[in-house]
This record gives sequence, structure tokens and C-alpha cells, in this order.
Amino acid sequence: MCSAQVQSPFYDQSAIWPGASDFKLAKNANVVRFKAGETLYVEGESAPYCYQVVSGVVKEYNTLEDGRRQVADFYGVGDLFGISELEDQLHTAEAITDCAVRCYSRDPFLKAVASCPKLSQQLLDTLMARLHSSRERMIMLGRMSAIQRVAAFLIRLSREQKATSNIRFIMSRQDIADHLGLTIETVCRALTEMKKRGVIIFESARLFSIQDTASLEEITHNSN
Amino acid sequence: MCSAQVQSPFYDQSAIWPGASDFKLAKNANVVRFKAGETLYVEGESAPYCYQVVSGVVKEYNTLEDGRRQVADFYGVGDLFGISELEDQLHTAEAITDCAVRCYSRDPFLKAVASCPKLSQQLLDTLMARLHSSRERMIMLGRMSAIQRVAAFLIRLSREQKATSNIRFIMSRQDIADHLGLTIETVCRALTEMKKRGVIIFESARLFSIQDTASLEEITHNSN
DNA sequence: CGTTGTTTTGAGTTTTCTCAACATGTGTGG
DNA sequence: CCACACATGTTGAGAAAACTCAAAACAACG
Repeated sequence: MCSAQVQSPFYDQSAIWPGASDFKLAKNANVVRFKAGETLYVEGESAPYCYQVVSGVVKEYNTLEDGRRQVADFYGVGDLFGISELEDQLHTAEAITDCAVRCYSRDPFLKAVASCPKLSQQLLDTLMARLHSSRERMIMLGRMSAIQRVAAFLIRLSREQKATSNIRFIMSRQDIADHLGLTIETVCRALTEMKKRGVIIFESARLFSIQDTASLEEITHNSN
Repeated sequence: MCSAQVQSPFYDQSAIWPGASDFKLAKNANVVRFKAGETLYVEGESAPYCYQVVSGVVKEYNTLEDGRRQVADFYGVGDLFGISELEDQLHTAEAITDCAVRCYSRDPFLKAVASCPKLSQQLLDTLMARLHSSRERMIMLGRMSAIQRVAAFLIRLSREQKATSNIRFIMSRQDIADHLGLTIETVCRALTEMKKRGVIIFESARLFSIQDTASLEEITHNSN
């Protein structure tokens, strides 16, 4: 396995893409700031840019004709996004928190990557890691119950924030639901159920702690 | 967008990875044959090989502790697989039809790719295309109804086989169900429903034709 | 021509969704 | 600092979708 890298470590400020700052095309890249809730882009057709998070958290989602949404992923510091887009669906990126992103023009970016073995190696590793995690997500969406999905998501948050207490939901319940392929109500009920079982406790709606890591992990494995 | 390439064109004999045959490591790669139903590999831990389909069709799936399966994808002639694997789940590849696959030792493969810009470009394109299609699959699993998923799958088969009549299911209903995150019965009922509506007709259980392409496409878009 | 495996259909149950009400925050202006 | 408004989150009851279990139909194969 190639050197895997954790995806979206929201609170890890260390550069995931250490090469990023000494990109040949770093000069082409301007850093843009967005306020929480602002849309970075909406795209139906071509995607002329790709992006890297400098600070804050961004969500990327697809909207179906009838308004249903699927949040593809959340991106944190260091994460690249906008690399492989869909043409047929409405495709949007939105700032969850205030954030700064480095924008690369797509073609020069890809050209620079192609001409530098080190960069293309990094990009390969990144893509493989992402493919890997999207595999995990397919298992989640295809074969896990509501409570299993939510439990798995809590574990992800815990890993990313490297904490078992005072873990923050940076995203809304709606975002979580749209990411997990559930409704907002079902996400709530799953959280309440885990609270009832004493697996987690809430400091507030957006802040929780894991009481019983083993049970939480067990929920993701056992079907009841 | 980078030159996208269709994934898994089961019946397209043209090389998808044109560089494949003049791989520097082609000498390291031996072609192995499997009978339908045989397991190419089962892996929990490290994945020392990656593979390319020479002929036939292969399915790749993950098994959860309790036996539920998620078929990650079906691979046809030219497709690479085994590149980005999961460590935590039981991960298996199995021949659906009789087939031949070229096996590459993982490390030399990646090294050769790294040392050849053309190859790494090809691999990058492949991975991006795959990421792209896995995005589509997440929308399917997360936000589409049973009949929508099945309809989308039929369209995929039609595209891959470049036909609207006498389209073959090379895989079993169970495989389809495990790919779409449904049960075998639900897949059957969805197919029957489309047959009733006159959207498709069956030549046999594994052979069908599309009667009304527009309606089929409409099913994937409208929620009823 | 029975045996075995796959696909289809049926009936009842479970899970998740929908719609509606209620609760809890959060922020702003008085 | 309080009061109100607006957004976000939670709970409940009934409906819909998909699942489970069981049986029947259909194919493939020796």
C-alpha cells in the first residue's frame, strides 16, 4: 500500500500536501477567502479550477433535479478538491466555516503535475487515498443501518479531531444527513439512541464526547 | 477535465490502457487464467499485487463481519484493479466469467509508474475517472430509490455493451443487489415493474432489451 | 428426468421517511 | 441585558419503502 494519508483532518494544521507551497504554479494560485455559508462555486459544466483548503472547512455536494442532495465530502486544511467532477449533476462547493482556499487554474495545475514526478506521485497518493475512503463510504451507504452510519461518522470525527471528548460537529445535522444518505430526523434519532445507551454525551447540540469507545465501535460492526 | 475514459466496457476489446502492453514491467507481469466463480484473491492485510483484466469480467467486493457484501465494482477488459484497497474489511476479487488477468507485483508496478511520466499520467487519468464514477455511485446509494438504482444500472450496462437490445447481465441478481445496496428480491421487483411498464423486455433472465430509452432515463431522474 | 441453483412472487415485518409540532439556540435591536 | 425573531435541532405519529422469510417457477446440468 502506498503511504496512505488521513483525509480531512480538520484540526490538523500540518500540511498534508507538503509540496503544495513550493508548487511551481504556486504563483498562479491566489488564495481566496470565504465567509461561512458562502458558495465557492456552482458548476454544471466544465470545472476550470481546483482548490486546496488553507484554513476552515468546505463541503462539496451534488444536487439532483428534485433537490435531494448528496454531500460528497468535507474538506479540511490541506485537502485538495475539485479534481474529479461530475458533468451531469449540479455540483457545488460551499464554505462551512470561514475559510481560505488556494485556487489553481485547472490546466496549468495538471500540466505542472505532469511535468514534475514528485508532484504527480503526491497526487497519485492523494487520489488513491481518496478512492480508498470512497470505498468505505460505499459500504456505509450501501450496507449499513442508520445508527451504524452515524456511529461510523462519529468515529471519523473523533479521529480527525484526535479527541474523544469535546468533539465538534462543524457541519449541520442536514449536512450530516445528506452525507450519510439519511434524513435529518433519522440522524437525530440515532444520536438520541446513542445518548440513551450512554455511548456518547452531549455538551451541546454541536459538541459531544464519547463515553464508551468500545460500544461505539461495536455499533458500527453489529447490526443491532 | 482530463481525458475521461469509460469504465468497464465489458465488451470493448480495445485497450483502455494502451500503454499496458509496453509497460516496462510487462515482463514482471504474468497472465493468469481463472474459471468463472474462482476467487482471484482474498485479502485482509497487505495487497502485494495489482491486476489488469485481459479477458472476461471480474467483481471486487468487501464482506462485513456479519456476511453482508458490498460489490465495489465490476471490471472488464483493460480495467485495472487492486490499486487502492481497504485494510479493515475482508476484500475479495472473484471471476464472474472465465477470465485472464495480468498480475503486477505492487511495488515494482508503482515504481515503474513513478519513473515514467506517461504511465503516471495514464494512471492519474484512470484514478480520476474512477473517483468520478464512485461519486456517481455514492449519489445512487445515498439518494436514489430501488427502481432508480436498477434503472441506472441498466443504462450503465447498455452503455458498456453499446447496445439497447440483447443486453446481457453477466452477473447474478445477487451481485447486482450487492452492488446497488439492495436485496435480491427488491432488484427482481424493480425489474418486473419496469417490464410491466413496458420499459424493458426480457429475452431470458440474463438477457434483456430496452424498449423505451426515454422512460428508462426518466425513471432515474423522477422519484416515482 | 430428477437435482441443484437461480430467479420470481407473495405476505407480513421492520426500518426509514414524511409531515407536523415543539424545543433550543443564536443573534440583533431595543 | 432582555425580548423577539429566525434558524437549527428534537420528538412523535402515521405512511411508505425496503427487508425477511417462505414458497413457487424456471433453468441448467448431469
